Amino acid sequence: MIYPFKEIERRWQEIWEEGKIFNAKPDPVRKKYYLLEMFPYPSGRIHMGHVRNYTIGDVASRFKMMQGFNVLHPMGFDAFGQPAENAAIKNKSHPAAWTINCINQMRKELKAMGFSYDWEREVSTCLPEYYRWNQWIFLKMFEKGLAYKKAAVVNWCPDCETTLANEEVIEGKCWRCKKEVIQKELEQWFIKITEYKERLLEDLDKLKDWPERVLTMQRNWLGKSQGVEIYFKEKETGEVIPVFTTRQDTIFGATYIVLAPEHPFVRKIIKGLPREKEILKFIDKVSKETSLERTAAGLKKEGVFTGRYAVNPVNNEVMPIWVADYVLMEYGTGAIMAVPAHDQRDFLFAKEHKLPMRIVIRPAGQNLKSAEELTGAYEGAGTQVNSGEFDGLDNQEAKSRIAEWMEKTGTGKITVNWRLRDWLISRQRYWGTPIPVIYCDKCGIVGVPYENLPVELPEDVRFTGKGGSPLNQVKEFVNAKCPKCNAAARRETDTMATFIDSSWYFLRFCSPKFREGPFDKKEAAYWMTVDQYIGGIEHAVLHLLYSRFFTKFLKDLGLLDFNEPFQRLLTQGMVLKDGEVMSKSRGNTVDPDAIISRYGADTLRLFILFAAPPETELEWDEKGIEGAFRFLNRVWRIRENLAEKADMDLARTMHKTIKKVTEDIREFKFNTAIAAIMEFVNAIYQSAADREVFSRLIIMLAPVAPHFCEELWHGLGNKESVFKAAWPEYDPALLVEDQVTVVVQVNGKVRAKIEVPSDIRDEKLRELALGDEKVISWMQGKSPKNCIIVPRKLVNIVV
RNA sequence: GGGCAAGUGGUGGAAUGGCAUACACGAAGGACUUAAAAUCCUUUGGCCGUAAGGUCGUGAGGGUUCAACUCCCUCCUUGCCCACCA
Repeated sequence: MIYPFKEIERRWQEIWEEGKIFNAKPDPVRKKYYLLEMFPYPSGRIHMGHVRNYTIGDVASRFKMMQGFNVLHPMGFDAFGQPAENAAIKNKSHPAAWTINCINQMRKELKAMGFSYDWEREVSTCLPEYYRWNQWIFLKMFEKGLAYKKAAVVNWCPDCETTLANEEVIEGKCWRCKKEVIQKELEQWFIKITEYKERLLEDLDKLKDWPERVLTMQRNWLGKSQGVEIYFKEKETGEVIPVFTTRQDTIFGATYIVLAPEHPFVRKIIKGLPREKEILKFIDKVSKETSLERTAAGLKKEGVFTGRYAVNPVNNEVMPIWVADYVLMEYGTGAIMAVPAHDQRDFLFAKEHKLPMRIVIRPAGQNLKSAEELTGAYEGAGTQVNSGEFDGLDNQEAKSRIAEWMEKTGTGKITVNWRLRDWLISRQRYWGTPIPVIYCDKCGIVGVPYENLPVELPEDVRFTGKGGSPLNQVKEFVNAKCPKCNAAARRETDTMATFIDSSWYFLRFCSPKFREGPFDKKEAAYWMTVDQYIGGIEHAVLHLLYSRFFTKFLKDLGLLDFNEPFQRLLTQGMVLKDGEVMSKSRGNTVDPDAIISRYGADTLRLFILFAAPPETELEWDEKGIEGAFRFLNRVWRIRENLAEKADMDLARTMHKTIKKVTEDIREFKFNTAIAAIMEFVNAIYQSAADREVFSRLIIMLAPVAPHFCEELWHGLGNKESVFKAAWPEYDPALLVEDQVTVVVQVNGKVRAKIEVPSDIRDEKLRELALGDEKVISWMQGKSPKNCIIVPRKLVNIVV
């Protein structure tokens, strides 16, 4: 017989919703627990990745609830973004209609999984009641000078006529139309996240319960590097060319200088030179290249000599100034000193263009003399040579000595360089939060007054995909009055990147309907911080970095009293099929809905948790689903054969299981928790469960298979939800065994097992082990040299 | 090129210094059945052996230890992230 999952799941979903048992209210007496999973982009249907993410969170949430915590477990939709607009262009519809449709569909599917969300707190970022607070926060940043406008080189898709975020550029091409992305200089809005770089780096040390992997990725992204800015002078004019390096110990090996093609200095120094035309042609060629072409392979480095020379401040050597594509304007000063003997890129370039090399660091134990011997740059540590007064020093020592020398002589300055750039947030797109500023000919850039928020998106808009942002065509939107002088003015038509929306949504969940600000300070003080955050590793840098930044900014505004939003972070692994990531483009997806209608949500949840630990990849297995279904039916049948009283052995197994399951769920080891429950069920089949044993089994399984267990729980005559039942405690006294099996090894190999009283003394245990027949025969008459005893576990006799 | 993670039966995985392969899938056999399905029970790492038992075995090689899947070193493979970052 198969248990009637369809009817059961539908019924309990309704009862839970009507009973509002998952709706959260602050309660100063109980300990709060805020559990959050990354909210989805409403693309239409939920996929297995969502199912996995949200199932993991749901089990943790229900478990905490049963342990007596006051749990906040909200859900919402990250609803702005390009796909809705693309769909609108394709279907000749409206992004809002498309998005609302998707949200309704996804909400229905999430409910069909039986997730324990407080749906009264649902937020959608595309609603004015939400995005007005994006605008509010933006204006606060604008006031503090953290939001600013500047000309910048950005990714631009010529077909879609819009800027693209870096993540929207796949292998140098537009993710939508596959057209090659070009670089274009445009006036854009930026947020000065760099102002917070030190705090963003330092506070990473506080995040003890984040995966090391994510912390490393954030550190790399911030990219703090200590070095020296060295002032080289142009030979003729004496004009200073600053160069950033982390390897000032190699400065005596510098044989030429390279400027990035975009470097403003280049045009200046070549003016009037015979090579001017050739160089300009080169610069033009490089600037036309896509970033993909420019960085492709990384081997072919092109460049030209400018005809000018620079002077090395440490030895007054004169060296040629080159322009080359391998130097980037965005990093450092856009200029480098090239040390071909000790930098692989410089090495390749020098070989190509027959530039000189000089060894200045000698590796220990090797006698590198001439640069001709080199087959590649030596980038390791060693002793200074050919380095004037610094000869003979260890290069680490020389690093600090040379830096000091430069500070003293004014030829350089100790500097810290960061990789982190300011955050480009403007998009020439309709479906996003309008940037709340107005351009006035007299007053300049003026923020929209707070009382006029939200600046709402106009609804009557045509979506053609051509001619830039559709907002430009809406006269009623563009034409505005200057808030300061009331003169006719122009409204900003760029919208915000959607990462803004998700940078603070976890705060909105604390008071989703609050009207006086982005969130109620009191509510946030109660619920925040997020105790457990769960989501994909793909957000390791962007979303998680932006959210950390927003939190710090809002703290500085006095709205929060903590620095970090997420206490613990779990990054769940991907769902694979046949060893490949499940994805639409591969066409190897499995539709959760189909599984639900065939086996029920509880079976799907059970399989997904049992098949692998949360952080690792999960291989989809149709047979595994059947196994999970079979197990639930096996539990279902127990209720028909309950005994008056279970025997002592089963009671003992139960307490052991309670201990194991409680510890495992606490540590998110759901697969082994389920394995322990399965063993317990096998033990029940070997004996017989009574009411009490069965009740506890149901409670332990309830977070994993909620509808199923709720039904069984009520079948036992309980009136309240199983999720109001207390999580079972185990009796430590019952876990103590009087007899234990001790393994006896001879020279580290298991040779015998002996049953002994658990409180046996070491000497007695040793005596018993040495007296064992098998042990005696394996010792072959030799006397024991050593005897290691691990109480209650093992004896190892060394002969 | 750099960083991180991983590598265990036919498969997903368990064990984080102390009995390698828990639990599940798959496979084989049995019970029930006129039969099948379902269910319940048993067996299931390789090799040698009728068996008792022996022996090998956690990507490869070395090391530490009474004892290593686990710790250290070198290498190989795979996956992910970053990347002309000076």
